[in-house]
Amino acid sequence: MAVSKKEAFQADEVQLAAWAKAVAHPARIAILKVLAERNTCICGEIVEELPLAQATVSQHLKALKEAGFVQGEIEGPRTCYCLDWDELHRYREAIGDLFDEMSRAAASCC
Amino acid sequence: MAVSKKEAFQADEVQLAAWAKAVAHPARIAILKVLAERNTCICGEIVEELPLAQATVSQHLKALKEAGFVQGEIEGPRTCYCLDWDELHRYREAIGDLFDEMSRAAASCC
DNA sequence: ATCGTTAATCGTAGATATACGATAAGGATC
DNA sequence: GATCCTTATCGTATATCTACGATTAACGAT
Repeated sequence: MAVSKKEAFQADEVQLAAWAKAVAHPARIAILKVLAERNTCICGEIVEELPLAQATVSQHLKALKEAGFVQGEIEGPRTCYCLDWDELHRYREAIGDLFDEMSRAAASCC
Repeated sequence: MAVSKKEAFQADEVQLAAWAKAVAHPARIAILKVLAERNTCICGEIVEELPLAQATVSQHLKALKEAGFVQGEIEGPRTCYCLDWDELHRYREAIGDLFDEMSRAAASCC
């Protein structure tokens, strides 16, 4: 069936991979930074900061929302985007756990 | 030209995105764990641990090598794979820096 | 030299990702 | 209601990713 065997892996590995994928593009990292800096998290302002078209930024925002890193609330004609720090911290923790697990095993190879 | 505007972003963002992309698949996370656990880092053993064909595992290993997380040394007929802890630590540090930078800005949004 | 083992690469198919212009949808303003 | 502003979505083109079987390359052993 060619693509996607994710169901064959552990749930926490799939989750960590999904989070990692969300930050696996410089534009999305840049968006996270902008959202952290600004207290007015309006989409249009993000578009201004990035060298991308509005449609593309909207797509990246959708990806970040699906990963859980960002929440968007409609606010009149615009949409206010916020970081979801809970999810971000869960991601950070998961990364930390992975590194800890790997360090603990820590075979001296070759 | 449709795709890839990475040159328009900061170098550190591109680097972090590349690292994140390397762990943005559960198979590659699983491979990293196997490499950490085993002191005999033979490709064949990784294939046995994963629900994937040999060719696919080899492809994932290549991706991890390109990200710098893994080194492979030919050892007779087989290839010995090792984690590159220096690179892994650089990645961890970069993730930490991103979170720190974001926390420092920490606007209370909405 | 031949054979067997191991791993990389090729070729391929289908799925996703990336980027954009164009369009639609929603609310604000007149 | 007509209009403007903002953002989501559609349609589309290209690129990359994922997976596998088949083949090749490299080495050891016979």
